[in-house]
Amino acid sequence: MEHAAKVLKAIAHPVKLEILKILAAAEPMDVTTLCGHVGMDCQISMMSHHLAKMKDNGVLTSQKHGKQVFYSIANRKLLNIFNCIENCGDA
Amino acid sequence: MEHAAKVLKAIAHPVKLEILKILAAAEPMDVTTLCGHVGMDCQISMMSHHLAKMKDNGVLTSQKHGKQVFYSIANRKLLNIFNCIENCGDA
DNA sequence: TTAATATATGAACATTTATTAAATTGTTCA
DNA sequence: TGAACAATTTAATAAATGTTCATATATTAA
Repeated sequence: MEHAAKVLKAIAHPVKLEILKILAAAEPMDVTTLCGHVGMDCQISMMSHHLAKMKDNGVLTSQKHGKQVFYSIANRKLLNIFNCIENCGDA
Repeated sequence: MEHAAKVLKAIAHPVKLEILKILAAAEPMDVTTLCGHVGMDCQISMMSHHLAKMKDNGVLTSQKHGKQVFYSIANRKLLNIFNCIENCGDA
């Protein structure tokens, strides 16, 4: 239960969910490209922090190629979370 | 995406997930009984805060009967979240 | 009406999280 | 080598969360 809470905390944030959606459609992807997809006000440093946390919690994996680091989704099963939430919990 | 993040934040906590699991097995349930199931160091006030937040975010519903308030899961589809997380994201 | 029970609320505090800026590491290429 | 680029790290600060305690509200029973 502790572990589940950690994973959920690692993705319970609009930008982090956005990252997951983007990667779901086109992984792996490097940080700069990912940042471009997130929006105009995206800062690399912020991306890096979010990505690091998600990686720490085993949500993402990364692979370095030259100067770039490409991120992927560790287990695409997690993506079903989007189905669980849609139409759920409308406040 | 904002909404999804809110729902996830509303449950991304060990006690809150525990509450969901308990209700999943036996809903509706009143606060005191729920607190008893959570563990020895459970305090009603803490429960009340957690339950209120989950209710605010549409995860739970409540119904009052006499002095007691019975909580239920608003949409059991959300419970699939547990399947999404098991075996996922092992750090 | 008073007492007892069930739950909620508000304040206070510690802890965690998010954001930004600045400095740092590592890689490639001229 | 050193300039340019990609990403991470660190530090500072703001904001949100979690917990506990004290108090308040509501319901029922005596």
